[in-house]
Amino acid sequence: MPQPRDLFDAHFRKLRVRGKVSAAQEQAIRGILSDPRHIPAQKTLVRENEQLSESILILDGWVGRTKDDSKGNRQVLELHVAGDFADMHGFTLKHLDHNVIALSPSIIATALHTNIERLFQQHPELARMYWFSTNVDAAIQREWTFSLGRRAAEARMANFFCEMFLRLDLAGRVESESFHLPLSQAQLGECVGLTTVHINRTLQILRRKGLVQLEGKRLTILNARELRKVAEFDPTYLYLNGPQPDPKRSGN
Amino acid sequence: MPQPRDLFDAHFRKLRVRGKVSAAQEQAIRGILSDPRHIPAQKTLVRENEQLSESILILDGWVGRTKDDSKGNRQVLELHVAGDFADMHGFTLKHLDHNVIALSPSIIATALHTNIERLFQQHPELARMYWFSTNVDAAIQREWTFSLGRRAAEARMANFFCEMFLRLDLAGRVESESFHLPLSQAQLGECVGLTTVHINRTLQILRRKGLVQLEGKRLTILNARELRKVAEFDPTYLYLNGPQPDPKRSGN
DNA sequence: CGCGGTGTTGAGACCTGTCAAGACGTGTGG
DNA sequence: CCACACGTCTTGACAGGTCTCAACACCGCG
Repeated sequence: MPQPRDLFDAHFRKLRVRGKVSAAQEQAIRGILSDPRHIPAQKTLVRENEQLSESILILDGWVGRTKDDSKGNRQVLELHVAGDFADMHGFTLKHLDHNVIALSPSIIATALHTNIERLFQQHPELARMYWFSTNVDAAIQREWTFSLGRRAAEARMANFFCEMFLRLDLAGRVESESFHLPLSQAQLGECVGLTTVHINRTLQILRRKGLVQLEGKRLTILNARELRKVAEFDPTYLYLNGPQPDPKRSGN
Repeated sequence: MPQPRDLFDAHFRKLRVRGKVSAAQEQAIRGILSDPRHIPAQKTLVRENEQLSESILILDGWVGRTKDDSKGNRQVLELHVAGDFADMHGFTLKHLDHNVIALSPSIIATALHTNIERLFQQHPELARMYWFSTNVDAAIQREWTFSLGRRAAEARMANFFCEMFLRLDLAGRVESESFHLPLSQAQLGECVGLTTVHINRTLQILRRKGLVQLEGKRLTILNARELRKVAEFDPTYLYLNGPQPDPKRSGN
């Protein structure tokens, strides 16, 4: 995987999609972030209910918020990729109701809550901006809820690909219609709520229809229009225009 | 339904479960809330993507965040009852990716965003507190995602009852193991992602097992312990202890 | 009195899960 | 270099949970 020039770049790209960040503010944020740290796959970054004193920024790799049921089946509740804070909500909650796990080898930086506290005192607009970002996390969560409640396997998986494509594009991690997808089919199943076997068969359908290609952990979207149609994908919930109403729809 | 002395009471009860609210702060909050307004069932309070200038506090009744799929099937993404702000997230997002609908006759009050803004400037601790509350909303959302992904119909429904019981208890809306449940079986289905027919059959199972009773819009929990067991219910995600780690579990 | 919404029941179809086995690739140790 | 273990992907047969369609009872209300 090609190393971007600036590991922190993705985060500021994302922030700036949704609002203005001055150079001074960017410096202030950089000032409270630790040096990058490499994390092996499968490592638990935050355990359910442990006391938190820092939040984690993903610089590279895929990280999931997970819960397990009594039979040990895991559900990935939300995914985080380069540029996302995996647990900014931990800043106010101080302990989480779920685990945070590296699903692939990852690179992270951390920020102490005491430093975030000070950052927000000096830059109140940033507090609002990060509140906004936890609300976008929640919007993504809602869409996953909706997917699990109303969409069949094929649409669910198509939706998943559409969403991750856009989110990775925001982070500068997309190259001409394709991105690195470091999850096994079993992990994909944990994300969209299907068994490994059914993931396999659903992938075959999408491949046979010529919508996507998945080779060596790289997913290529071959027919974006049709994929979105199968998914009934509507990116409104990603708030790519920030707090303003989506101009495409505000007219009605 | 018996009218509580103070319609706004439920909100402050909830706030105080998770943190301290001084008398001055309470007065400041009351100062920005409109007079109560009655809303008929089925009325849309906020439409997807419309520009928002105020947030809605539920004083009585059940309100849902909903999305519809292309075939018109509705999914209720989250429920709000007395004491909840239905769209405090709208304060930062300014437009929503879902609708907000009164599922039963309801009473609401509203607060202008400009007034909330001023409130937070004068009482920065309240900004943190409401950020916390939108993060609890997200935690509830996560649990619904988990339910839809991993739990079968019976456990899902049992979980739903356990959650609403606790949340309504917080709002002072529970009388000895029972609460007013103003939803039809069809609406229940929209909440837990099942068809009306299957809701009906699942309810019969819970009834036959002697776990709950549902008569005339009133749900009574007959065997809380067993219901929780069937549900695999763990209330950690409701953050009933506020930001501190749950003492029951912090020991490991 | 009739009507629409709600709750209930039955029969059958379909989607997804379960269980089991084999193919393939990769890394490790002998 | 080979043997082997292990994870991952794939396939088949079957089971089971949930949905669909249809019908009917009940009730409140106009």
